Amino acid sequence: MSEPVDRPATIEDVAKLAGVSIATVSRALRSPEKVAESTRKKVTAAIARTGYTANAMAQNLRMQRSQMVLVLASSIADPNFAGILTGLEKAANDRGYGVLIGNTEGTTGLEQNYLRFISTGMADGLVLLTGHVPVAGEPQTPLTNLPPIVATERPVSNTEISYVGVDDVAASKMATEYLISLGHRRITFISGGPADIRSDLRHSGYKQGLKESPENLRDWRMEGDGTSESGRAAVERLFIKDDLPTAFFCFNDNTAIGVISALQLRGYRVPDDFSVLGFDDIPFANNFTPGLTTIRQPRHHIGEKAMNILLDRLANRSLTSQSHLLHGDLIVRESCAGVAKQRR
Amino acid sequence: MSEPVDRPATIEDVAKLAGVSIATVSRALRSPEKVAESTRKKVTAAIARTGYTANAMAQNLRMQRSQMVLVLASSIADPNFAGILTGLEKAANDRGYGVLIGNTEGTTGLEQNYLRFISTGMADGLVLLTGHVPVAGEPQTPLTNLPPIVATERPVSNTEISYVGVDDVAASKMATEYLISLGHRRITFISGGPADIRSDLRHSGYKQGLKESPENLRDWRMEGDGTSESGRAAVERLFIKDDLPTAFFCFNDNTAIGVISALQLRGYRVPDDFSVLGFDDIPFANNFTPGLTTIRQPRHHIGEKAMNILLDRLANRSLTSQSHLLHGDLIVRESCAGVAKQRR
DNA sequence: AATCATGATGTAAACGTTTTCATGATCGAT
DNA sequence: ATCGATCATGAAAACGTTTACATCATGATT
Repeated sequence: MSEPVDRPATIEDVAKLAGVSIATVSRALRSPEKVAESTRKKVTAAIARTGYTANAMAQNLRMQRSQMVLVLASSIADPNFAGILTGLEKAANDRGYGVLIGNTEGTTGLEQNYLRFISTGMADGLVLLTGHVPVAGEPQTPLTNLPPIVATERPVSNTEISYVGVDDVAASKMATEYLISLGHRRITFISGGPADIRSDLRHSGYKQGLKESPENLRDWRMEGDGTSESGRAAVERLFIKDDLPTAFFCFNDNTAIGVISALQLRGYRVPDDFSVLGFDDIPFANNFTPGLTTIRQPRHHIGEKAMNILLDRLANRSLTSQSHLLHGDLIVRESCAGVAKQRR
Repeated sequence: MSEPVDRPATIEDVAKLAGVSIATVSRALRSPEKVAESTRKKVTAAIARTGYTANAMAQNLRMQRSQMVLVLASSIADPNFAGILTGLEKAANDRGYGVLIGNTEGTTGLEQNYLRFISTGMADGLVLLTGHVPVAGEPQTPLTNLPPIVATERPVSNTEISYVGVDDVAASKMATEYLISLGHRRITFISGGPADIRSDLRHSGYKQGLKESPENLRDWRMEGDGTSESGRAAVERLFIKDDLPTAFFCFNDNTAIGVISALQLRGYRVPDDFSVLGFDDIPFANNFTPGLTTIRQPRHHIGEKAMNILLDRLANRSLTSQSHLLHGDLIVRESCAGVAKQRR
């Protein structure tokens, strides 16, 4: 049944066994309609007997492609990463592509290193979760020697590159309006750090929300960096003066969790004394006490969409870049409530 | 400076420009000591001028390898996944390998599909986070047509396959002894479901811990499935009778979180009324209130070790399989305390 | 001065495919 | 009967490398 099993069967083994040329075998596999019914049968029989599988390296070399996509992420540990990757991966796999992952940890050194997959032809396309286009070391125009690219999770400045993600501005505006509708008039926005463009987008959505209120609400921004530590720290800074908000809109869920635990540590209760609203709806948001009211990122969907845009572009190089801003739902749990008899 | 930029430079372009043969160019790159200083200079100059990078497909086809490793995971969303992947990825990248990821979602269909990377030669080795060896569809001995494999995160039954992970039994024993040392005598173990071998290992470590106590402690096991829901559910079942433990040792942190929130919902306080101990030390364990006392999995380290074992094996096929059980530290936070005036 | 290592380079085969082009065979239409 | 179409197949080139082998200087050894 199995030939001398040392070496995997090649197309030539199949051809010999079927009594045809290797061209016919190839055709029988890639465009069966071009080969006669009878010989097709002989070929498939021979393939079954030899256990033949086409060598991908040879195929890809000949066809000048790799059927592989490189995903560059600045942090695999990011709570959004897993969900997006799942979506990316599913879409890629559905279309016969493989997903190669590269963890840049925010360093350009590692980033450069991963670009070898591009320059050597090991990857046909690039998905950026890093928030910026990698600079191709040499002082050449960067996009020239880069393949089709799509960005997710963090927008990039370059408009030639498709971006898929939640509409940060609209979602943040909606979140802010929700807090206002609960009666809050003093709402602090805790940012996600200067390096993160999303922080500015969410801040500007928050400001839009404030502005559309009939009353003149104060833009009250405090600096954070997206970690729960920074959420805690922001609360501590706030409590130095005794000018306090009644609600917090946080750059992300991590920050919100930090804010809540700092408030709880000081003996306050959420949402009784303060309302806290997050962003992302990380898997943990629901397990936290109180359950986190937040904006949901449709991570799975984002990943799939991004990958499909990239693969469409790979299949048809003349396609133009297109971005998709998805709607982020407001998920109401327990961490926000109507403004109450503010203790203190 | 840049040649007609349409087509990437090949080794032949370089050779022509340097006035040497392609063999010399190849040698100048792969084994520089074999080529004269003077020509080496000409070659490197020509490479710089053309911007040449070797085509990986051609190299790999010729050298019969891919420099790529396939990582099969049953769930990318698993809280341990990101950490292990980070370690895997780092080690692979350090040694010039790429990491291809495949999300099987526990289905053999998808698993089969990902194995195409192996059979087509797109991947040289396999990392399993699935807890079982994939069965190669045909009724052939499975391991024959599989490449070098290493398992992590979940042990596999096959002893020919290296496993790298925490010593579940020893760590669970330690955890149980810790609870006993705090004065607990009624300790419930909440399992992780029948499909997960680790659940049995941790249960048996728990039993060993009980047995070594001078008193005769009861093996008190309740079924869960590793989700926080199942933790909650277990608590509810417990409260039907009023035979209650004073401490919970949970299969994992997710379960522990479910247990704690169910207890809190019933108005109990952790650790004042009940102690709860988890396993994994997921990133969130520290942000939970109360901070989770748990066993830490050195995920990063586990990933690196696993990948290094695999790559060693790839470099030297005659190496024998070797497993590594790593020590899991007990991380003491706030969710466990001395047994107290049990309310109720 | 003849021989022999030694070292640097080039020639060509090989890795396993896909696909263009050429070659026959078959068949209906003239 | 002859001529084109049409269809199935095979021969061979091409994809871009690495490397075994052959070739040819060069300088050391007799």
